[in-house]
Parts: sequence; structure tokens; C-alpha cells
Amino acid sequence: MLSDSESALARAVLIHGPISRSELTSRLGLSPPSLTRLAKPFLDAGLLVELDDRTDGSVGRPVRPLDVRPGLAHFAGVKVTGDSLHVAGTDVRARLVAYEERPLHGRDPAGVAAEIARAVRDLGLDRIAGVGVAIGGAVRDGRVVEFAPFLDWTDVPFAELVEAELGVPASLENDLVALAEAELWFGLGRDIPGFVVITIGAGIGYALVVNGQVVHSREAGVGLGGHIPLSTTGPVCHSGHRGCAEAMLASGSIAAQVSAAHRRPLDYAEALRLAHDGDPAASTVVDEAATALGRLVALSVNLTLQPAAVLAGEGIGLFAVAEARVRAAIAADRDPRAEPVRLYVDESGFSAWARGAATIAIQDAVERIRLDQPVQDLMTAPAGSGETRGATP
Amino acid sequence: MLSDSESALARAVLIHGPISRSELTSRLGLSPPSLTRLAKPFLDAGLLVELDDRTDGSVGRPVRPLDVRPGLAHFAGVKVTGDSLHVAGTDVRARLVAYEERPLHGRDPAGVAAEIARAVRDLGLDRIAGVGVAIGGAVRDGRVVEFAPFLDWTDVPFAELVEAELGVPASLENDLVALAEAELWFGLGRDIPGFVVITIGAGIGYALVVNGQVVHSREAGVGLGGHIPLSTTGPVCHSGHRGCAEAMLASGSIAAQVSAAHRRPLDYAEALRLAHDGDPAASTVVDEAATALGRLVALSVNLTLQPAAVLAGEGIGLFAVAEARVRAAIAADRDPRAEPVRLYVDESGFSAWARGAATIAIQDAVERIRLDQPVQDLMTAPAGSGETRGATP
DNA sequence: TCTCGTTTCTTCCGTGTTAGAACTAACCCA
DNA sequence: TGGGTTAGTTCTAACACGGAAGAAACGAGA
Repeated sequence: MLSDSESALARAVLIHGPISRSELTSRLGLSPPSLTRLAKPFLDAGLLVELDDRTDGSVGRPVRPLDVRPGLAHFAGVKVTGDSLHVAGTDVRARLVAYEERPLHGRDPAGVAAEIARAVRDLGLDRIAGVGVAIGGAVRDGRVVEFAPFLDWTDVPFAELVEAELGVPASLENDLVALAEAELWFGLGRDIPGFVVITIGAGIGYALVVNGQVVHSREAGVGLGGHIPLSTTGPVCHSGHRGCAEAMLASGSIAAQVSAAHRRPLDYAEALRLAHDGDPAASTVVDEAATALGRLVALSVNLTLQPAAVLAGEGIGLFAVAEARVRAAIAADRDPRAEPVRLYVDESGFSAWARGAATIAIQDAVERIRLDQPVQDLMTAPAGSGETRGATP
Repeated sequence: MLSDSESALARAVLIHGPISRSELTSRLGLSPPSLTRLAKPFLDAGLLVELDDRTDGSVGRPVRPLDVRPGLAHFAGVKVTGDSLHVAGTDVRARLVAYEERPLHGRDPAGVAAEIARAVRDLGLDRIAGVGVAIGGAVRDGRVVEFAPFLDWTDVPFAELVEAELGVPASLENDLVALAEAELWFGLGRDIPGFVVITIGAGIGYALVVNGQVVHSREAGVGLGGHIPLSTTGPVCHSGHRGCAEAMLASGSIAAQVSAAHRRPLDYAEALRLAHDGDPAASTVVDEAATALGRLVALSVNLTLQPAAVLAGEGIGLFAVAEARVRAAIAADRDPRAEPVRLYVDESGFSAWARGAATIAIQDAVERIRLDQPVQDLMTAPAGSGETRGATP
């Protein structure tokens, strides 16, 4: 187990790419001697390397930036829905190197674990140091699914099952928490200490980052953000809320409204395309949705006091079609004296979920680092019973 | 300046009252030897004392709980509005020992500072170790008022002015942040790491605590929580929002609605009394307000993922009159799978604001502790230019 | 070409914080 | 009176950290 400073160093190099010791001093609040001392074991173990970044024209001794050793490891991330697996292979920085989507043939935990193992193996990646699994529902300690409504699971020790099938450490997390962690480590959060995450797609998801930490409340698993009221005239969601976020923004609801207007079945992509092409019925629905999205963003940033938002999810195409409406709705519900909301759109659609899952595996791998062992052990370390993810109350 | 562990010890003893070293080990994550070592300088300096809590019947050596030395110091807290000062004298745990409200005769900063000094002196307390000032508006570094709309101030170095008048270290903070700090240190937050704070009164205030930290965003000074839309049919606030939190909940708005219905001027207290006595017009207005309050609580806990809320402010009487409506409205906007919202009502009305201000002074005094000086210096230490409150970006 | 200035990084070393082991203190109970 | 139990202390080794001074590696100018 690493000390706090060692963890901070590992995280900073992982997140901020090649970075010199001198820049790390200010970022970590440590002295130059400490950085020399802390970095050496990482270099000796082969986890970090020193780039010889030849001179950039400035005077003085040239910097020797530290970076993660190239090709150190791969990670896998799996988002599990009720009927499909979305599987990503990534490098240590959660950049996609492989991605596949495949249907899920059953819901019993052992079978799903086996399918995950097969899908991860089929990615064909070597040196997989960990697999992250993201799931809609409540997760305890990164190991156990407390409940997952889409899979009908209760208290399933799923990380164990995946580890047994795959022989690689597995990490479990709520899908929205995982996505927020990905944005915090490898997306927007590298520069901003707090923001909300809103996902649109089959459902509406919500997560929150404050003071550089993802809010790990049990609330996160329940999906409270999905039924925030946004319109008094909109359609009704499955739970009976008129004009709630799900009713206004879920792809199925938008497709159904446009289909009804056109009296023929249309899917979400077609609905967006029609709106983009100026079809009046589709435009009305999409404009209402965009206004609702803007209201949701404004409400959440106003109430969380975080002036930034990440929009993601497989239904994010809505934003491209109606960006102006979204921004106008945000501005309308935002005090002009407050700073404008910074909006970041993650265009990667569904793969963002799997990338979030991989981020969880990466974070757990960082916690597993042992500097007194050769580098291979990062990949072959037994999945300890002492995993700490989510263990803090 | 104290080390991190020393600060943690000071804070833990201050907040958790008489507390044994052994309990502190688990709370601070330190070993018994460390607690012996850390506590000794505080005892030697006379800041803490050892209670000899005689046996409670359990076996083993009896505990020697640590506590703050009784009568160590007093603090003053002042909430400044556009036309009044609310001045509290407290002990080291922000418990009121004196309270006074007086009109403000002018708005120029020097004059206000002089009136504050006079009011604090008139409390008649000895050993005042610091004065906290809470103000509606944005505050920088705990020293400067960036802007305060009710006072028409911009960039006023107000802490300096108060220190010059009073000869005691002064600490400045936004009023809602101060109130949230008070709840975090001496109220609800002692047991719960995250909650929202909603105040009702002349205006509607909002603050947020996550992971044991008050969110110190610049947003806090703007008052974004006050104009959250809560009803489509309610009255219009000064800024033109129909059914916003101010329009539904501010005491002036409620009084005006009831007055209009009765065609005679009534104040807020009378409006509440009429509603309590079953007057139909007043009941309608108050019930709508209670429903709006419940919606606001539900929205904020749902979007901050914090299942607890503190209600405070001088208009809090509304809750007592219509508690059932408030709770019903919360439940209606809350997913039944989520845990129920824990509601804490701070009944102390206006003095809660001044108590918040005193809390800021207490926190700053803890940061000023020097263990190598006799205890008197806590009270006579010069107000250093190196105050750190709010200095972190 | 040689020195000087500049910036980065390292070595050496003193300081201060921490916890493990063993111990003492202070009680209850039989 | 002596054993059991829990609280707290003393001693000490480990170690993380930063200050001071120095080394490394460059550009710039004489």
C-alpha cells in the first residue's frame, strides 16, 4: 500500500500526463527533495519512466518529465444493462483501444459473469490489469450489488464472480458514479474541482462532483435525478410524473412523441434528424426537450453551487441538434450575476459508460500498487479481500 | 500554527465536548501514544482540561475526558442587514450567552464598524477572543466584502475596520456560509457529513455541506437558491419570477398575499397565526408556501444527493404551522426507494444568523492558537494580515 | 570557447510526527 | 488481595519531510 504522497504522485502523473518534478512540487505541495525521493521507487519498479524532453528553447536545465511507462497495462470496462454488455478495452488513461457491444443472453449472475469474461477475452488485449464493471443500481464496497432493478439482483457478490471467471481483479461501481469518476480523473475534472454530470439516453442519469470528490451517497444508485419536474405540460413518465426529466428527455419518450405526431413508428435518431431538418412536429418535441434539459442543468448547478456541467450518454445527440435552446433555457434560470455555466459535452455516447467502468478498474489498480514488487505483479496480484473502494461510510 | 493533527484534536474536542483520548483515537485515526503527545501541550497551555469523570460502573481504568477549559473565552457574532445589527455573545461552542438586535443608523463602512464595536461592547462580556461578521453578499478571504447589495458596498476591507474599532480579531463571511458552518460544527453536522441548509425569512437562503465541508463557491454569495421555480401559479417576485422560492416563501410575500385577501395590512406573524387558527385565505397562502418549501427541500436533496436538510431563519415559524404539508410535499417529490429526508429545524430564528457569525470567529480563533504562548494570547493576539479564511481557491 | 546565469534536480542531514511494544494507572469483581 | 479490564504513558525506532547546499544541463553573451 502506498503512502498518501505516493498515491498523490501516482495519480498526478496518471492524470496530468508527462509532468516534470518541478511542476509536481506545486501541484502536490511537496518540496523538490521529496519528489526525487518519491519518484525513484516508481522508476525502479518500472511503473514510471523519465522522458528526455529535449530543450524547448527556454534557459536553464531541461525538465525530465515523468510519465507512466508506455504499454504498462490495459484495462477493461464493462457496462451491464438489462439486455446488453458494452465492453471497452483501454490504456492506463482510460483511452479506448477496443470497444464492443453485445447482447446479454441471461440475467443470472454467474451467467452474466461468464459472458463478461468471454467478451473481455474476445477484445484480444494482453496485459489486462483489471476489469471494472458498471451497473445501474446500488453497489456496496465496490464488491457487491445491493440491488439492480434492471437485472433483478439483490445482494449479489458480483466482483467475486467476475474475478473467478476472468482471473483478474474486478471492481464494481454504480454506473453514474463510474462515469463521474471518469470525468473527474480523465475528463473535465482534471481542471475543475466540482461539476454535475447529467446523462441522457434510455433513462436520465445524474451524478455530482464536489471539492474534487465524487459524491458516493447511497442516493446515487437510486436515480433521483431522473424524475425532477421540468415541465407542467409535458408527457407522463412510467412512474406517473408529468413533465419529469425522464418524460421530457429519455430517448424512448422523445421517439414516442414524434412517432405519435407522425402516426408511424420512429426511433430516437430519426426523431432528431427530423427535428434537425425542420420537421415541425419533431422540432416542437425536441425544442421542449432541449428546454427541459436546460432547466435541469440550471436547477442542478444552482442547487449544487457548482458552475459546470458535463453532458453525456447515448442520447447526447439531442444537444447538438438544439444547443441554442439548451443554453437559452440555462440562461433563463440563472442569475445574471452568477458566473455562466461551463458546459462540457462528452460526445462518445454509449462507450462513455464502459470507459467509466474502466476508470474504476484503473483507480483500484493504483491502490493495489506495490513498489517492492516487480512490475508484473500489478497484473497478477491476487484480488485481495481487503479492497477498499467505497468502504468509507 | 498548529499541525494538522493538532488542529484535528482541537476541533474534535471543541465539537464533541468532553471526549476521552481513547475515543479520539478512533475519531482522528491516531494511535494512543499520539494522543498523549498531542494533548499535553493543550493541557499545559491551559486551553484544555482533563475532567475526572468518576466511574460510570464499567470495568477498567476510568476515562479522563478532555474538554475545553470552562470560561476560556467568549466570542461575538454580528449579522449585518441593510438596516439592523443582530449581535450575539457566545461561549467557545457558539452557545448564546447574550443577544441583542439594534437598528443600523447608516451604511458607510466606517460607521457600521463603529456601531458594531459599540454593540459588541454593550454586550458586557469579558474575554472576547474574536468577533465574526456575517453579511449578505460575496466575501473574499474572510477579510473583504466584494459586494453587498443590501449595503451598497463594493470591495470594502471590512474586517480591518472592525478590528481597528474593537481591538479584537475580526472574521468576515457570507451569512449563509456562516450559518452552514455553525450547523456543521455545532449543529446537525456533528453527526452527518452532508446536508443542505435552507433559510426562510425576508429572503430565501441556501447553502450546502458535502463530505463534511461547506461549499465555499462564489455562487454562495449570489443567492441562487432564492429563485428556484416552485409553482406555476404563485405570485411574482421582485425579479419577475412567477412562483419562485422568494415569491412563495419570503415573509413579505406571504404577508402581502394574506393582506390582499383580507384587505388590510397584516404582518408575517399575523398571517401565520390566522392560518394556524383556520382562516381560509391565510391557510391557502400558507399551505401553498408549505408545499413550495417541501418542493424546494426535495429538489435540493435530490440534486445534491444529501438526504438531510436544516431549516432555519427568522421565518421558520411557517414550518411549525404547516409541517404536515411540508413533509407531504417532500415525500411526493422523493423516490420511495430513497431513504427518507432527515429534517432538522433550527427554531432559534434570527439569532441563528448571529450564531453563525460567531462560529466563524471561533473557527478562526482555533487557527490562531499558539501552543508556545500563554493562554491569554488567544485573546490578545494581533489580528494578523496572514488570515487564511477563504484563501484557498 | 569559456564563463555566467538560470532552472531542474539531487544529496545530505536535522526535525518532527507517528505508531509498536512494553509498561503503568486505576478501576471492578470475586 | 489479587486477577481482569480498560485507559493512558514512556521509550524508541522508523520515516516522511523540507532546508541548505550542491550538481547537472542547458542558453547567452563576452
